[in-house]
Amino acid sequence: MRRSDSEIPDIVVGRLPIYLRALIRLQQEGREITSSQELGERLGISSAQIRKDLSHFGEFGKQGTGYTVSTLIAELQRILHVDREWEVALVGVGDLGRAIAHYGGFAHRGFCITHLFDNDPNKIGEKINNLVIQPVSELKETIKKAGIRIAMITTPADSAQEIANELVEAGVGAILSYAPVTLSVPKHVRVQYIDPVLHLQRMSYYLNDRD
Amino acid sequence: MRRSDSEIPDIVVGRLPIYLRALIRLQQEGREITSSQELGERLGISSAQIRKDLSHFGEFGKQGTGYTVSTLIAELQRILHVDREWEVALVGVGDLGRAIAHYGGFAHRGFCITHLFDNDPNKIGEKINNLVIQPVSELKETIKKAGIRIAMITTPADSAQEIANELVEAGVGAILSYAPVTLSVPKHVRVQYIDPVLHLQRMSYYLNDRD
DNA sequence: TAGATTGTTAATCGATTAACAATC
DNA sequence: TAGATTGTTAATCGATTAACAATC
Repeated sequence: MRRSDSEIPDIVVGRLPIYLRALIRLQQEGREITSSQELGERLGISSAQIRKDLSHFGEFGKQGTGYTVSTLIAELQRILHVDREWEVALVGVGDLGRAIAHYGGFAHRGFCITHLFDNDPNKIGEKINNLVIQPVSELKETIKKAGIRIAMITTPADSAQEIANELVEAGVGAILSYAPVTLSVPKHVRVQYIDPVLHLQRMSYYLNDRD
Repeated sequence: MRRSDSEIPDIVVGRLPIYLRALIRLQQEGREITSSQELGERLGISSAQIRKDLSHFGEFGKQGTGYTVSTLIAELQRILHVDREWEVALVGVGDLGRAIAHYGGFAHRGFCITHLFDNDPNKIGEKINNLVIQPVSELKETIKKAGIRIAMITTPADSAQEIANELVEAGVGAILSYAPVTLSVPKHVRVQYIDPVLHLQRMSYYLNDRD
């Protein structure tokens, strides 16, 4: 198959991080070789799908053997652009924002929160993990200057669109929003959402009443 | 169309909460009537898809007019089983678990965190939002007795599978996991995952290097 | 060599969309 | 009535899977 000739389905891209996560886990367990079948069993995905997905980007395996774990990890990191560390801005330092700022699991997976913003005067200047909370009024200028491309929104729903606008103007190209509203952004900007209630509601559909 | 004759595609079920969220927002804006077209524009989904999705469950609209917002909200809440309040157990009271326990946005959307578990002796007995943190050793018994069906896992990756096993034995049928590992559970149990890094990696794929 | 597993093709399956009769 | 929008069918589109030649 041809190297990433533009049209990789987004649904395929969305599975690569899952493969990467599983491979890193395999590596931690000391495994050096794996196969599409093993990976598939762990993830509940067919081996054919894994091979097909990977084939969009190149040939990474060896017939009769499988994949070298470390090689495939490196390839996926390169493809996903996480063979480097991205600086991430976080906007909205409430309970959730604070928890995320404290969370240590981002750095070794390609992302590092380097800037915090909020518009509560009581929070401005406060330090979390060595980062000073800046006022939202400084957001655009700061992000532009620092060349930041990725941001997380952890503000209440009402301010989310407004913040998104600022971020886009500042040159951000990827937004991860925890605010429970669909954001409207230019099509060159990627947005992903996290709303735990959506997941809960999707599951409660399958729970029949009992009590 | 026939009433929920068992085989509704899960991908359709997954969109209903998104519709519900948008409708509630419309209602807050004072709107009483809407159409599949308007809803679709707000969500970036085709109007045909919205009508098709809804048609799996019944006929809720009126030709020439559209949908009564309050009616459609009530119907979706009924379909998703969030026309009631589910008790939810939260396991793992670290930074993230704490933030979630404090978060007030669950209750009015059908879910209420009523139990907290952790196995750090220093945390046992501590109170968050009037809830006492219980030891994991009491988990199975407590959840069984309370008849709890939904749980959230906010433990580190290493303990997640173990906790999931306990939850399943206790009768839980829906698990929302923040731990970055694929859990293995019996097929009658639903699992949903939240791993922000997966979303970030999926987006960084589309960011070309610049600096 | 015999056994295993890849990468890829073609077939299948399922989901989305376009179009329109029905009707408010 | 004229205009609008539903619910549904059939057509299109895209994603998944089965199967296998290639080959390690």
